[in-house]
Amino acid sequence: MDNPDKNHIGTILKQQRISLPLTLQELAGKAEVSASHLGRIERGERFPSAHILRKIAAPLGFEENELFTLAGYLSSQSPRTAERLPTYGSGQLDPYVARVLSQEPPEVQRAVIGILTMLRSIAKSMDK
Amino acid sequence: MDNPDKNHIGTILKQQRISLPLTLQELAGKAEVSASHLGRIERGERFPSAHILRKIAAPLGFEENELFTLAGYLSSQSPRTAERLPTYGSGQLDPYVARVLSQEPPEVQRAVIGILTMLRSIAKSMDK
DNA sequence: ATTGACATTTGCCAATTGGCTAACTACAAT
DNA sequence: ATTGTAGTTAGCCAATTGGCAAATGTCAAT
Repeated sequence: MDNPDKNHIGTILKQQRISLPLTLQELAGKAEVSASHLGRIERGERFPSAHILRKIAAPLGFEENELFTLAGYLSSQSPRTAERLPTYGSGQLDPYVARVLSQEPPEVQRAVIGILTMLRSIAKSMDK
Repeated sequence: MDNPDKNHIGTILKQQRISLPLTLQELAGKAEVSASHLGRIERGERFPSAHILRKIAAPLGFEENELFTLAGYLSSQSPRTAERLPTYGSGQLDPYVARVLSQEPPEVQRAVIGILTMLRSIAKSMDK
């Protein structure tokens, strides 16, 4: 209702926090940022300043660079690192996605693709 | 008087601007940031947000990374992202999975992770 | 059902950011 | 000297951030 746009950095932060797993309070403790603020960030009611972003990077296991990029504060690739990203087909693989998926066993990775394929065919049939 | 501490990012920004040389107004035009704000930043009365910092990087000939570091938003050297690609954490990303996913738009890639997260939490709750 | 212990969300508010506009400050050229 | 003009600074203010404390939600154990 309040926040139709699910495409904020908070979504990623929350997924990462849950997967660790950490509570908001624990993260708040480690990062030295108030839990209430973190909560609002996760649900997109606030947007973390660079200062806050930096504080939470390590506790969440992100590199500062990576997090700044995900938050849209740094453009996706600084020239130096640009060429290292593999380009399969036409698009690029989101580094965060790669990172999360690679922590899953191969069969889960494949299963994910299976689900994606199913969703595509469902979407296609609804289209008609 | 107001600002005894000369050790702010503004000092660097001003030196760079002068050396180009650019006026505040010209920089304001290129960066799409108000000249008054830029002026205050240069004399340390305001501190640029990540958003503003990003806008002025190119016009001043800085790399975004560099500027964020100078401003103290990024620690001096984040370990290079090179070489981290093949192994995130302990696992590897299946090349086929990478290829399929990378052809999807970023929001779909993210959605996939969202689904994975949900499945994990479902699995966990069934576990108990 | 109730209690207790955590976890999350909300209400409130001080502090900061950043834009707009109106002063001020050079410094030329008449 | 005076006017013009480009550049910088200051006053004001709406919007945003982020902390604290209180309210609310969650859930296991009685």
